[in-house]
Amino acid sequence: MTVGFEFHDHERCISAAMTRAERRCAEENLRLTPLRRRVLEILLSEHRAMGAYDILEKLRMEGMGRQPPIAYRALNFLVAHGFAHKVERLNAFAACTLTGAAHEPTFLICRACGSVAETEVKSASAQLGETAAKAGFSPESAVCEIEGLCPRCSEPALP
Amino acid sequence: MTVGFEFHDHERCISAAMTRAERRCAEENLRLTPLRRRVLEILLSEHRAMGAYDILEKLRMEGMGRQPPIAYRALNFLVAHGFAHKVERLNAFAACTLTGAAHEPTFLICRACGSVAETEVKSASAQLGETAAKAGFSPESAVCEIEGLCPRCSEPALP
DNA sequence: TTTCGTTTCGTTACATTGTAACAGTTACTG
DNA sequence: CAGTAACTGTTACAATGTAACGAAACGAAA
Repeated sequence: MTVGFEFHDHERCISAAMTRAERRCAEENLRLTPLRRRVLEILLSEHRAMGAYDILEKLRMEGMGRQPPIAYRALNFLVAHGFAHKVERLNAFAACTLTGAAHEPTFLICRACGSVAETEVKSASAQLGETAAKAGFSPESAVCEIEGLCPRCSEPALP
Repeated sequence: MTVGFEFHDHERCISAAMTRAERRCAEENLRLTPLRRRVLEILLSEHRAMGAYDILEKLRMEGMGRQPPIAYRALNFLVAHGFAHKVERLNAFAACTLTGAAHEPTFLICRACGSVAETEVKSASAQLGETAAKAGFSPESAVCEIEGLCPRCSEPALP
């Protein structure tokens, strides 16, 4: 299991993220219902980008919903409040692994193994914002996704 | 009609882009078939991001193809060779408006009027590449899309 | 120029992703 | 505890994208 392509204590990472989510929901009066909470847990535990229908399949197995809107609505809530992100390139969703509130993440997507790492490149975001402003454009949200090979997959194949 | 949100001579911009495409296809032994040429012309003439099915509808009216793969194959060719780009956020395609060969464009997408401007922010791309490299990641392609309000739409509404 | 291999086109059929609309249920609020 | 807003559940469907296969067009070599 990797985040940022590094090993980590996954159980701890899940519970920390859930705690952060709970606290922020309490602070901002957001309702982290059982369904939404469960979808976030699923995303965190898989720790990769998952399609809405992958999520839905998990929910089905647990008897928590059978129809697409169930999954999409929970995902939309999580994305709207920054607990998860949509990876446009994959039409998939990933739990947010950075602690801050609103941010503009950059995703590193491995085309070989499908792993996804979330990073933040503030200097690049700043450059982009500046360029947009120069064109008279008022930016509201940005998507930045890089596809390539993760460290593990770009190693030469073992003989 | 806008590119980079500025007025321009559209006829000329189309023919210039077609000439560039023709020349590069000749140089690189690519086959700009009537179908592919027509799809590029359609993208250029509309000068906005168009869905594959929008393209297909145009082709149908001209008797050039009725089934989705017709449009998708032509679009894939154009994207693969840099004559067009896919705008992931919109699941749509836009003709390339920059002259260079391979590049990593940034799109400015107006959420109000749907217009799309292509820019290149080399410093930001460099930052992103550097960050990826630091993580041991080998980047191959990048998507960068900013959603917001274009100059026209961010003006206060007229009374 | 005929043949052979490759690329492109055309079609069928289907897979995947995403939503509108409405009814029922739950949770907060006065 | 009544009223309201938010959330859940369902039906039905819309939009986007692709696998697979045969036919046609093209390009190179004999």
